Amino acid sequence: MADTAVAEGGNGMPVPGVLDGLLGYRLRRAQVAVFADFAQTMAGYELTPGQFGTLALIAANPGLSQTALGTALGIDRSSVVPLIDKLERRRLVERAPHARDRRSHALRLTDEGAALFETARAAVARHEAHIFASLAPAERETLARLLDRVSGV
Amino acid sequence: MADTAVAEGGNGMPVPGVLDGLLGYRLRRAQVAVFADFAQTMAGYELTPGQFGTLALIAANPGLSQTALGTALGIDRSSVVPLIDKLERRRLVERAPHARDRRSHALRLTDEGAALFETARAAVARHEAHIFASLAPAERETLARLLDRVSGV
DNA sequence: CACGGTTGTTTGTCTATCAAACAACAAGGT
DNA sequence: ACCTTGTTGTTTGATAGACAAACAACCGTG
Repeated sequence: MADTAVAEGGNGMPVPGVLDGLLGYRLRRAQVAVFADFAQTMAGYELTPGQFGTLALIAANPGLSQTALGTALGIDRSSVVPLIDKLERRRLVERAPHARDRRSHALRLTDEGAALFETARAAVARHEAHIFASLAPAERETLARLLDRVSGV
Repeated sequence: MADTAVAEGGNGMPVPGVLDGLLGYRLRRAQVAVFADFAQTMAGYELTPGQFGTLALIAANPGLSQTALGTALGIDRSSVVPLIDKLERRRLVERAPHARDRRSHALRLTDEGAALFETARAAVARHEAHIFASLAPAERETLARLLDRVSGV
């Protein structure tokens, strides 16, 4: 009588239940899968996903402040401090003095940081191609548009 | 010359840069938006998203073990202990003795736990309808299918 | 210049996670 | 029966990431 469909001991893989009917759950599952692969790709460059995002944001907005960075990343500005500390210790980012505001720091990539970001960016491109390989170009476009509408963009 | 496109101080909203070209980034952004709304909905029932997922999993698989639950949730089995502790303290879940294995616990919802899960489940349904309101039924179906293919399901 | 608001920072706290070790128990082989 | 190996739940310690509150230095406005 080991056939009551599912669960009774701890053997047969559990059934997701109500969860699989939720679009939000499937969204999360996909995001977790992509994120795990992304994190592994970044690990090859000694970068966390958050650190890569930080480099990308600074690269696109040289001279931005720590507060602006925190806002863009969706984290508190007090959390930005140890984040930049680590990158600065590795000579990837520098806290340059701001021209007309002696309180804030103008964040910039060092040459070394820009170089690492460039190679990491190329690796991310390969990662994207790999993880979304099962989707045709038109499907990726459809997915992107639907996701943006969910985000309220 | 305050027109070099963007960023130079800390004012004008930073541009996402390389990130917005990444499908994985847009996936993450959508997931964060949905998750935040979901968490807020659950807060009304004194439940975290993880606790709701736990209740859903136990409801669909009564009698499953803590190890099986942890595997299904994607967390270590040592992390399951404090999770169940809290729910058991609130009389929502019980650690029943397993029939033929005195090591493992058979997790079950109490009547109170089943009742709370049912009302929370209804709230989640309303949450889903609200957060995906901008998508037509056919679009939701398309999104779900694309997400599942990304997950490798 | 005085005042309120902002910036980076420090400190403390909280939550969530894993890893390693452990006793109790299960299962199989001999 | 015994021994070995693996599993289950648990405890403990460590780590990472985040927030909140407070602080000195500084900006901008009145």
